[in-house]
Amino acid sequence: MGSFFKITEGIVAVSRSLADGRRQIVGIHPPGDCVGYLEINGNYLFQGEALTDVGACAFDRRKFDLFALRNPDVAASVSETLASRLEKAGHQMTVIGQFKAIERVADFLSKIEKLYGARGLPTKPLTLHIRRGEIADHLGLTIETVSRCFSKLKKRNVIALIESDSVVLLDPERLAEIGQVEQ
Amino acid sequence: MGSFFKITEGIVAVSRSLADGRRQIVGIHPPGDCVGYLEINGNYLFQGEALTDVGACAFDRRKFDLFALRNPDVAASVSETLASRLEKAGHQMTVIGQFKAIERVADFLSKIEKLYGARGLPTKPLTLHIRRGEIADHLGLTIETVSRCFSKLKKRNVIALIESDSVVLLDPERLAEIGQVEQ
DNA sequence: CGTTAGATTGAGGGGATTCAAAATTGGTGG
DNA sequence: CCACCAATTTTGAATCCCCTCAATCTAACG
Repeated sequence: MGSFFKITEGIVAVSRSLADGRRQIVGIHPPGDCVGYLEINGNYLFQGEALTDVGACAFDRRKFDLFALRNPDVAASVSETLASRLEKAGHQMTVIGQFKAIERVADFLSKIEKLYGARGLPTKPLTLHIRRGEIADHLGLTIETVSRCFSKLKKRNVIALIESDSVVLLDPERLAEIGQVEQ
Repeated sequence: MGSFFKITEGIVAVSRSLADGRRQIVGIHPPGDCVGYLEINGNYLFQGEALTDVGACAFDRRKFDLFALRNPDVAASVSETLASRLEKAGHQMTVIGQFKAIERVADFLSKIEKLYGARGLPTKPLTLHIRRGEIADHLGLTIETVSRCFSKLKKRNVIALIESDSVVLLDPERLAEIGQVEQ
């Protein structure tokens, strides 16, 4: 408590769970991202789960905030990061609220490739580091529906499955089209 | 362009539209909130729509950012606001991704009452200032489904409809229960 | 009083879920 | 290397919830 973390290794899912077990994964974070920043007097507002082995650098929140007060450029950078997260959140809301199942899965794959690619993680093949159940909870679907969508995309030769966790995007443009991702 | 706005009067919906007409309303903002803050070199990332007549105070983004660089407390306040928005976005994502239709509508009504109440807008009765279609686009449902949920809640004596735009929350606790809202 | 926009209600269909079973994968030890 | 087991994924069938299409109703306005 009282700390936030910059991920140095591995993938982290940030989520929110309901009393009855349903959960929503609101963010997936590769190395470079910070998590655990949102808290109210020591209570984190979301859960974090390590999807792989994770290495992270802990920062004391209070000290960091004091530091930011004296370093305007740091404060500006925090705002920028938060703003960028907020934009992504708005997009994800649109995906969950308006997209059909296959559109959501296509969007997810496109975005994961972009995300991992930007951090230098391998994308050919693309190792997801996230299981069907977690993809489902991220997209507001069920495991079975996600699996069926993978099968459909495979049958259409848009993707190929190496292992269940490892995908090759055979036709990224088609995928982006299905996922309505603007380039 | 180049400005953001603090709402002084009326209600604003912030949304994102797809090529085929589908849209997601990602935020509803009463007086006191700022909108139009998220932009990238002059292009707003979301649309804003006035749901009522709106009065607002425009701030030049560049000047404001410079001002914030010299006033750490202002910068901190911006971060706080963004963080709070991000939290709300995470909640809304959970609502859209995991809740059933009636749970979404109940959650919406609970939240709107809280939101308007906090800004001194009348809540007895509660004037929504937002039509069925907009509620639908906010919750990832259709007009008809939203209307049916209103009817169900009315039949269960949880709410009463004065006009289509004006509601009385007869049993707020029950409503919060259905909407799974934590107090 | 007719018109129009928005809301409600009904009937039918479809996409995602649920429940269940089979197949695949991954890990462990012989 | 393979057999065996648990965990995960895939696939199938049936159900359900929400959507779509359509008609009706209501309220506001000229």
